[in-house]
Amino acid sequence: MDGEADDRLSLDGGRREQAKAERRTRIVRAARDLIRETGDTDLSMRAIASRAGVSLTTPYNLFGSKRAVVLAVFEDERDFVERFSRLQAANALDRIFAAHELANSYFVEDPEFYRTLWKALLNTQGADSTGLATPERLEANRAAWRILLQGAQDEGLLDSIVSPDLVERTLSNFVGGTLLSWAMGLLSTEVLGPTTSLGYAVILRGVATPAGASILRTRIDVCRQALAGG
Amino acid sequence: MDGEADDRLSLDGGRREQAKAERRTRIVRAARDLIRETGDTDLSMRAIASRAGVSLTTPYNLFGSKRAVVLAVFEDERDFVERFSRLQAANALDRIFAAHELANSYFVEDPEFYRTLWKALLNTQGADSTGLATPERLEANRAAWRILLQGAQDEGLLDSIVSPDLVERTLSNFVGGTLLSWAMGLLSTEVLGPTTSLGYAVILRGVATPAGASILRTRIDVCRQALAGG
DNA sequence: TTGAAAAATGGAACATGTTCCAGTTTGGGC
DNA sequence: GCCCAAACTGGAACATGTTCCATTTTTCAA
Repeated sequence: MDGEADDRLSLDGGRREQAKAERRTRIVRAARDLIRETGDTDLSMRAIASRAGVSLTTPYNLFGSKRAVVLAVFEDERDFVERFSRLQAANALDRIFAAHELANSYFVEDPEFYRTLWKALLNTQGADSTGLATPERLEANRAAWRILLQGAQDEGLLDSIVSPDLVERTLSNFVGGTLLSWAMGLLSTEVLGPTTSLGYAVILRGVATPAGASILRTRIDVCRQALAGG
Repeated sequence: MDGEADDRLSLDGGRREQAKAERRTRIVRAARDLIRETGDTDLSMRAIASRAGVSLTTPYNLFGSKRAVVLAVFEDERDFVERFSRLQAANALDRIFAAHELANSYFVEDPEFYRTLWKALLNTQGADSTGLATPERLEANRAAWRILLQGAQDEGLLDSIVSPDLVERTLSNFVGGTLLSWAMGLLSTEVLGPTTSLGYAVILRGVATPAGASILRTRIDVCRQALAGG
């Protein structure tokens, strides 16, 4: 409008793209705020669009479906990979559990928010196959886990016969199922952490060397007692 | 009407209840047939009701929600618990895997059907908390698994420190997550069996005695190779 | 046999995800 | 400075899960 000196638009490809990006941001923020404020209720596309100050059709142009919008909220919320790399621990197994606790903290600190998010992601109505996966982000996440697992193998705590890839898949399916139970309300937020942790320990112990197995045995006992006490 | 000699209605509580039960059956059958014939498309309540020859509101009176109807289809389809008890195997661990293969066979033999069923069950729209659980059936299933696990502990193949209940929960969450991946299309039907089987073996090995661990090690190798070959 | 209670019916209605369309705005190249 | 294509807008429309309503059917009891 009033000609500011130099707006650095040329950097990321033109005003048009920038306007699109801004709309995208507004939509994602609107969705996030709505979930934070009203939880499950009133997370309609009409509400999101109205709140973002765009027309109802715009989110469909920019994202394709409600699921995609929610997925964008999910990814926007998690600066996971960055924090992931900064984890320090005595051994590779402890690092894995530190990673799990980091992941878990998101859910425990804001259960309503993530429960809503998960439930919205599960709805598959609408022929759209916008996949559960936004390849880049999800793949980066998986790769990070594989590196952790590889580290545990290198330190002689996990047996090398089963590839980090397969172990990661097993862990990932387990976590997915646990979060599904949690989102459905079959699992309380208090036991989510210990339940997941126990599962991790058991799965890892299933592919551990004797040295790793004894470390994991201790961890299993801790989780077991935590679950018995609750 | 024309006074038939003796219709044995008094047995199960009056004509009214019987008529209700018959409508229920018709609705469940209609839903099942629709899924079988058209798969994902056209599994609307209006279609189900019309096919069952009842009004749109009747399924809501009798079941409460679409999810509940689909859940009823799911349960109706599986004479699982009966077959479950008839399983025979050399040791308790083999029996567990026989049970898993039995469960898996349902999905592999009719993937379209069960994928649709699962997707319909996941949709949580509508405030209704008809739960994922129909307590009786689901609880019976879990109990059966606990008995199998207890048997493995009694045979000295699984360590007794972790209760069958916790192991069952871990297995159940893992299976849930795997089926979720499968329903979402991230996992092909061909690898569903080996993936689940591997997960079972790894989890069980995590709580196994040395004797059990060596049996499970073999099984892990088999699954690993199956997955590598695919 | 008759009357009251329980249930199903047909139909409308509402909220929602999603799509379609015609008209308008807007940024970018000439 | 001007034109075009891309994008957004407003609004209608459709299918669907779900609920509400007044009306009719059906069962059970007196």
